[in-house]
Amino acid sequence: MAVTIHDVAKLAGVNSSTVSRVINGKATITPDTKERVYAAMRELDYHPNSLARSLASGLSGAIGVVVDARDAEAFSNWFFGRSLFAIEKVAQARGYQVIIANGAQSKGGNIETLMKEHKVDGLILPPTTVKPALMEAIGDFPYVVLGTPDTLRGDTSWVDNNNEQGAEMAVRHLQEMAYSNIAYLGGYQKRGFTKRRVKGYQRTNTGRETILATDGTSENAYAVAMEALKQPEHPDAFVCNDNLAAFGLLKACRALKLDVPNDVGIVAFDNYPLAEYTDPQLTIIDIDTAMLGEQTAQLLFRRIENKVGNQQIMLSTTLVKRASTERKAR
Amino acid sequence: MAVTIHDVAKLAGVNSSTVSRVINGKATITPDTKERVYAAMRELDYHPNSLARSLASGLSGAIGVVVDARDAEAFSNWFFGRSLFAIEKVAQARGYQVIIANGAQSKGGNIETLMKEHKVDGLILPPTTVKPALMEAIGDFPYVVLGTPDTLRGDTSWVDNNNEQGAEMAVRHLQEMAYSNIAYLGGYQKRGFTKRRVKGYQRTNTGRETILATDGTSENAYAVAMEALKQPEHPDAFVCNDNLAAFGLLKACRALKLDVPNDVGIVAFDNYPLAEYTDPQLTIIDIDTAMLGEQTAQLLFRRIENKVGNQQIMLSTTLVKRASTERKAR
DNA sequence: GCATGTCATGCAACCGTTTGCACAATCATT
DNA sequence: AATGATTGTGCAAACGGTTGCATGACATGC
Repeated sequence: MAVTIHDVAKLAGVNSSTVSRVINGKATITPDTKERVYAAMRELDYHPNSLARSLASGLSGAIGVVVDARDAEAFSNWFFGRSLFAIEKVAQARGYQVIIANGAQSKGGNIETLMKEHKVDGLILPPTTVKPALMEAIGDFPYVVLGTPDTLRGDTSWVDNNNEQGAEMAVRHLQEMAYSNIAYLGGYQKRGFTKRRVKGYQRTNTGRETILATDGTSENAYAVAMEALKQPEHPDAFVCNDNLAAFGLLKACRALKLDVPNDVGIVAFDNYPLAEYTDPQLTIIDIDTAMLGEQTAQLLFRRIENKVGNQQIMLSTTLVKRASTERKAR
Repeated sequence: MAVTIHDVAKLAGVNSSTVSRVINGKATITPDTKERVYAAMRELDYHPNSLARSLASGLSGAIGVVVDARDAEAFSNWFFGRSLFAIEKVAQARGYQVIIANGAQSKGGNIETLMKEHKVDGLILPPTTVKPALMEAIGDFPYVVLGTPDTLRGDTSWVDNNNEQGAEMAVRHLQEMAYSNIAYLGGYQKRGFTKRRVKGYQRTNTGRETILATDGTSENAYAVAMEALKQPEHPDAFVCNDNLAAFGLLKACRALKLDVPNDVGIVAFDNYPLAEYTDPQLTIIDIDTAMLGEQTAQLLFRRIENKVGNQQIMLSTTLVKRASTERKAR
């Protein structure tokens, strides 16, 4: 049916192994022969069967990106999307396919299937999946965690943005803008990245310490912020765990007729596409998700190809100053 | 190295073909034999090599989801994410892998590679990739377009939400709420789905027809809306092409001290997670992206497996009434 | 001018399954 | 009891490549 390497070989008057070598370019071939082979491939519109190739070479030519999607939102999460885009780009450049898999499946069997059935040559995992059982099953199979695993171990590869440093930068910026009573708003406090951000906040904050946890929704952030802002000596600035918390906070300020940035300063993590459309625009601790994805993929390929040891990469965040902290002289 | 089907066969005292048949369950096997084979598989922790399986069966066990991502945003696009999640779910249930690919590559060569090198058994394509050249290359290879191809042809499979009906519903709702001067705001007018929405608007609208195109950004929507609202007989209601346009419009209303919903009514397409956090909350023409993805995947598998002919599926949108059209009696 | 080395290519085994065909054993029919 | 149908399993040939080893041609060194 389909045209095989043998058909090409016959037409070019060479052996199929020669054709294979021409395709893979990992052997010295006479320019003349090479030309004849290429001509034959062109004439027959030959496309190597990647399945056969994989079987023979033992490499699937794909990497798996696991998403811990308990609900549909996780996939729509822009953090994931941006990273995925960058990962795909790196993979594409190497001729690799990207397989996405929902890791929230029954007992992580899905992830193991991916590696044990040779469907992928490497895995990109979310921190939440990094548990002893999986780690044991994974052995020395190449993988990189996108984020910091809660159980920190040296023999793990991960790439993450520096959440502590980000929170520190947020607090310092607010201090520079002469805010003195800085609170931290939002975040399920159990999540590792939230903990690290809070840690950075605590270390840098010099005024009263106020940590306002929420259930992660904007509505809850609104309710929590309302209560906090009604207190007599309420915070005059907030570091928000994400944009949703900031939206809730903005709404609360509007409701209480508090001016942002003059009465209340706001810095939020994550640069949502909408962060610059709020009123006022939000000052942001920007996470370079594209870079995060790129670095993750590149580390994974290094692990797959060169067999380098485990590495940990920490990326800095950047401060994007916008109106929500641009205090007028008072 | 790895344990193969032959190892299992030897341990179970049968031929490897018997093991294969047990695995695939497509032959009658003595319960006793079956049990011995399962025991051997368990003992050896056997996992079939999907690569070999694919080669022998001629099926890759994967479907490709192509995204037309000119920039990083497309991947973070909420619409895409939700659909992808649903697609993955359906594929997962069938033991299929989902490969994502950026279709905006040089001359669509990427898509062709996916099918010609047997990397996938079927494709889900965005409408923008549906062009004669690709269609010719694709031949009778199974595929489904997620959206309506601009070049409508009967011999194409696609799944889309009914944009015309959605726009009609939006206009009718505004009419019921006693708005009389309804405009359409937003959207690159060249995109197919925008055209269809505008058509629905035009067909249903009984008052003056006002179509305000934008470049798709919230900022531009703000500028365009500002200008429109400053006119003496400005529209008292808008159907927005997406949430971003609505955000720009909301900002314009705030700037001009126009009350939403009393002075201006707003209905927007697409239920962004943030649509219910705006002030006031947005009335929405909701697109069931999860259903869209599910139907698309299911149609694709029907095409792959049963060889049914091309089909077109149109899903209805739903109206989610919120505050932005909830006019007080005046 | 002969031993040695390098280069280009062929040969054939192998990657780990699936599957058509063959055949022996068992069962049903008359 | 003989015959035919059915059932369970083995054998071996694919599936379409890759790759270690062998070989012949030619260049190099002394």
